[in-house]
Amino acid sequence: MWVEVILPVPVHSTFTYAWDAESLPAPGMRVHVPFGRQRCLMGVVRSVLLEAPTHEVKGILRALDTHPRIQRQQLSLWDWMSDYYACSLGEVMQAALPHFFKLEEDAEGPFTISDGAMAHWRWIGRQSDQGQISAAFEQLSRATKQSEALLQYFQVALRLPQEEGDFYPWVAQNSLLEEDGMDASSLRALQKKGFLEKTLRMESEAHWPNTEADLAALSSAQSRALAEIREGMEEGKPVLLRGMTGSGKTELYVHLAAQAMDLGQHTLLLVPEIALTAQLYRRLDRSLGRGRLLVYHSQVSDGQRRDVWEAMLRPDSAPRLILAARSGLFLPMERVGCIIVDEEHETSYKQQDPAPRYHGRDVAVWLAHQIGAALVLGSATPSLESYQNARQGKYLEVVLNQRFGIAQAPAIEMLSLVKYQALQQMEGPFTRPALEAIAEAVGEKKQALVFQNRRGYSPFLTCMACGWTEPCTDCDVAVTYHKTSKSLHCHYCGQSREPSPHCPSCGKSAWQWRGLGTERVEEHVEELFPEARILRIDSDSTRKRAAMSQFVDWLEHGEVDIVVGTQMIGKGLDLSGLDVAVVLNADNALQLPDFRAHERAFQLFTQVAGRTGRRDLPGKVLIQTATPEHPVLLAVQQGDYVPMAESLLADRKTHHYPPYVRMIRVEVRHRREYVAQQAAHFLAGQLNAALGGGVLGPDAPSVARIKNVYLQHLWLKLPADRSLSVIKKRLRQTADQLSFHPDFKSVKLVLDVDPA
DNA sequence: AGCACGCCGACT
DNA sequence: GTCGGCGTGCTC
Repeated sequence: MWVEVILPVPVHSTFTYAWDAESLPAPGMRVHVPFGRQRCLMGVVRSVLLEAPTHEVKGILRALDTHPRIQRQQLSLWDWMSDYYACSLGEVMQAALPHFFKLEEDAEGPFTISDGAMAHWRWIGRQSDQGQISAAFEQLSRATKQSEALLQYFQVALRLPQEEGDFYPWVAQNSLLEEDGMDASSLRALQKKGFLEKTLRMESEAHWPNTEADLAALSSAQSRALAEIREGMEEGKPVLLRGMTGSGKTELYVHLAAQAMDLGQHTLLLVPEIALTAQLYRRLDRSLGRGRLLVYHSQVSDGQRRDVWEAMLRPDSAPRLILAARSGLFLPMERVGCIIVDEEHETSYKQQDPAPRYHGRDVAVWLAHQIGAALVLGSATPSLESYQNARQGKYLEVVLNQRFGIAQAPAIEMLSLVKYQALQQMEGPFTRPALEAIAEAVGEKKQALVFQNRRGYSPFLTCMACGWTEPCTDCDVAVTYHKTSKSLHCHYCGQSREPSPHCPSCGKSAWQWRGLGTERVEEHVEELFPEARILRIDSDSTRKRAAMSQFVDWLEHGEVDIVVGTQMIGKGLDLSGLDVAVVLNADNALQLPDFRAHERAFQLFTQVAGRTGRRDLPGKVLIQTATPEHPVLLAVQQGDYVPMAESLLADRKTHHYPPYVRMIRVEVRHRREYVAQQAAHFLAGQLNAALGGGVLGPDAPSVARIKNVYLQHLWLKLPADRSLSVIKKRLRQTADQLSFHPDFKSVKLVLDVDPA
């Protein structure tokens, strides 16, 4: 017999091998195969061929499994993705398989090797002997990690049902390690010191508290929304849940998950960024009870990822809610009854650089349909794509627009930068009214937010003498100065270097920082409010694993007066309860060279506004801008989604943009600018001929050189209502033919379907 | 993606 | 005379 094998190479084909193992081959089994002259690769069997291939083939080196490790359902997802996103199956496989698959040896059963046995821990003493416990904590006073782990144990143990005898209950190791920064070494240390004992136990449903009992009561608006969602589910229609910040979408997710659990089904909850999981994890955990919640994303350890994989696969394990990044879509889905995509409008759902360049939300839509699961897309400001689907009746729109426990919509005011500059009423980046609002809030022990969507200290280092702005050596962008690290940093290639003392253009030493990043805003705020406790939240300050979790703690305990942040505060935190929010410069977002700029700006500012307001008083939002009359800003001020969406959709229709057309971007990459341009022109002609027109460009993107590679873009606009598979095939063929042209052999092409 | 093969400049 | 630069091409 022969097998078609998927290999982790970006080549657009699979590879055939002779199956000369004793066991029978089946799709989804892993194999080691010889590849090239001396390479040995791990691959996955896609299909079994009964007829001899027409060309010479090699034999597999060995079969790693006796049963399929990848389910058919997963393989068909891979197929669809490689087809839809015009990438290789190998590229999809690499995105799909966690590291442990590549290392783990033979798995005998349909499950992984441990076959359900999991490490469990318990306190060694009896419940009646409380003194021992305080003695233990005293002894561990200098071992922070260990006392945290022990504390965690007791927190979990006390929520579990009593065990036989006078012992504390056994607690599954994952429940102890799910908190940030914990690992099994602390547990082993506690075992050595004689505080904890360990056993291997089968997981059993009896350990999990009844979920239904812990559910919070819903408001009447929430109950109505939940009932509507269930109607949509029964009809088999995806649901678009439009609910503003604070309207209680999370509670609905919990109810949906609990409902699925009653049927023995898992729920997959996708979130756009892993930074978001820390806070959401706690909230969900509080409602669902420990052990019901699993997390899956790139920062979760390999061992825990395997536990998630296994828990989802085993037919007898407790049903769970899996909180995941987009890579969670590659988990085995047989038992998933419901997929929820939170903040579905977030563009970070779209994978950018390595292929597969897939959109988590769109894959979720396809997948849910494929496995017959219910689908819920949640957002305060849905993407125009989803809104359009709802409008056309493809989705059921459920609106939840009553804020839960919050007085009223925030008061949103525009502050004209032109006006306050003319009046000379600016303090650094702040207009006088904005400053006064923050001062008032701080004076009254309230919390304020300053929003600036740019990290670093200053985006431009410019010479006052000659006007030179320091660029990156390898990319066509200015480098950003970061004061914390005293270095120039390129946000495209990641390179860092020391600033040179003299201008390379004129030799003078007259550097000036132009433009504002969060670090510099923070500095201004420190000067203006020396007494205030200031917290900066951006991807630099949250880089460390547990940082975000710590920030959430401070915020929740009211230990912060002023937050300075980038868009991360929108995605990463449910910062409800701020009193004042100031957007320093709305024009940055409005002027981005992107057809989605207005949509994104609306979403961004609405999200910022949504951070404000408390039970007893509405929030105050101040937006500084050079264009206070801008329709997008007025729409934010009105706080009404539908008119904005309708108007943006009308624009998209006139200018032929998604969702009225489908777009595919072809990126041409070459080390020499001229070659990239020539190849792009040549390809444009070829594609126009092959597809009968509809090719736009080439044009250079706003950053036309990254890591010393020049970029050119071609854009295909295609009808939205037809299947694109034929067009994609032709596109692929034409693209592949470029490598036959003698001048363009070393040109690289990157296809991006539905570019974000 | 790797990894070999191949054809031209600066070293013992 | 060789080491090694990376352009080009192939992998069942």
